[in-house]
Amino acid sequence: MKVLIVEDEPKLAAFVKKGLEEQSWEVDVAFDGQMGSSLALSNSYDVIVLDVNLPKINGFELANLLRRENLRTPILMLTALGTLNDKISGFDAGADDYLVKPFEFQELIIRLRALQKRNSESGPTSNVLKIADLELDLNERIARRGGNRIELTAKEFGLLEYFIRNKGRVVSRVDIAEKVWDIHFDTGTNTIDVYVNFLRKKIDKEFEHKLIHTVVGMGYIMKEF
Amino acid sequence: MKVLIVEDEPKLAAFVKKGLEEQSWEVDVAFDGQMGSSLALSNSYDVIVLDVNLPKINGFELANLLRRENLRTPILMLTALGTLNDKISGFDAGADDYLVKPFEFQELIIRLRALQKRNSESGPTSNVLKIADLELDLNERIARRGGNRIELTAKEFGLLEYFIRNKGRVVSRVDIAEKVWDIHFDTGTNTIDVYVNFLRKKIDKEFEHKLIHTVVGMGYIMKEF
DNA sequence: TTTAAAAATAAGAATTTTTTCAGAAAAATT
DNA sequence: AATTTTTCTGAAAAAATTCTTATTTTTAAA
Repeated sequence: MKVLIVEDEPKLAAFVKKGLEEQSWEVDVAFDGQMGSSLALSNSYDVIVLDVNLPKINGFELANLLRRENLRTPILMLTALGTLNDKISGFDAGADDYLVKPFEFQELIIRLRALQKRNSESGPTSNVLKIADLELDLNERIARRGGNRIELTAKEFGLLEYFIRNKGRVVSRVDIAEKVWDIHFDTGTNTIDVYVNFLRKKIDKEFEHKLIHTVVGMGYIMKEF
Repeated sequence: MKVLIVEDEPKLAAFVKKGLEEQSWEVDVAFDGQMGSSLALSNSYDVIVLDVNLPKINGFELANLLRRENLRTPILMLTALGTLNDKISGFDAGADDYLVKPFEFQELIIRLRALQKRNSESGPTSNVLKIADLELDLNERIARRGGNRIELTAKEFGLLEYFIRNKGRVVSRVDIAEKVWDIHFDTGTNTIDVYVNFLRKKIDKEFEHKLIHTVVGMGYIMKEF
């Protein structure tokens, strides 16, 4: 579990850092918004703790900025004010939770755990895409199903990634051609079908619950049942 | 936005219900865990508000039960106690947020909005056409009626989509031929009639209230009664 | 009530779509 | 440069859908 704390008050920062490290979490501290922003964007944290009152860029602005940069990491805002307006601004800015200072350390931990847990369940922060018992590890570039490691070629991987990211939705062959092969015209060949077949052999064949389903006349869909 | 409140104290339940309805949210109230569980599992709510102290099944148990049933709807726990232990149990049981009684109504709204927003971000946005208890899911490319999943071929799907989009209006065979088949002349066959028949077998046959009605000499109309 | 037109249904032929296979071409690795 | 791996192609087999035709049933008007 990796946490970024953006907090200008050194004492508080140090206190929180120490406390979290005792939980054996990895902790980075940024002392202003600038530093916070660059750390947040260049590392992959599980959670970001963000003080509202910061020099230069304030917490709301920073949260906003990070969301505009498409960062999905959950953000917990620390606010000394605790008025409803602040809470609303916080959520609007893209925060996922907030905590009013002064707070009990235990409560911080609980809320961080909750954020992290919620995010890891179906989060784009995580580098593992999931559907049912199938995992696609974007770091290792490997698939796993039911404990088996499944190696995929580049094209197979790309196709599976596209399927999982669009699970529950029928994707047409044209969609696939454009998004996976980057081909924007009809080749007249059945390459896609052949690759679907390759994938099925690897991830579905020996399992009871198939994940890739054909929808005749429309395309394919990845779904649990 | 559809909310389920599980709360045994009638005054509080009524107060919250009224407040949320003023935000034009749909609100159901369950007065005990049993009722809460059956409502939660048979409807699809955006958020569930769950009191910890309930008769029969308590809030923690209920949250646990719902998660074991694979329900992913975000849960906000209401606790009168406010001790850290309760909060921890709440999160462990599968709650996504909690609020200590007594609370400001505005704060409840903020937290519910945040939960709902977060939930709707992940996964493809639902894309569903409806008439009466019939749903046509444009993502999954499947129809549902009264809990049954109904698979359709491409042509059947296209025809049903056209019917639903034009519900309450008589559509002629010429309209259908042009819009669904893209045929602009008379083929002399009764293909459309045959397909209407296919559709009826799948979506109307076993249900009391028929949705596809023949208007002799004119065409067909899809309507509730 | 009869009758002609309109619509619904059943069966199966025709067509389209999808899967699978074997192998060629291209790319990457040794 | 040779070998292995990956990507792609075309063709045949299998599966599913689409469409036609013929027949039965229903509707509405005479």
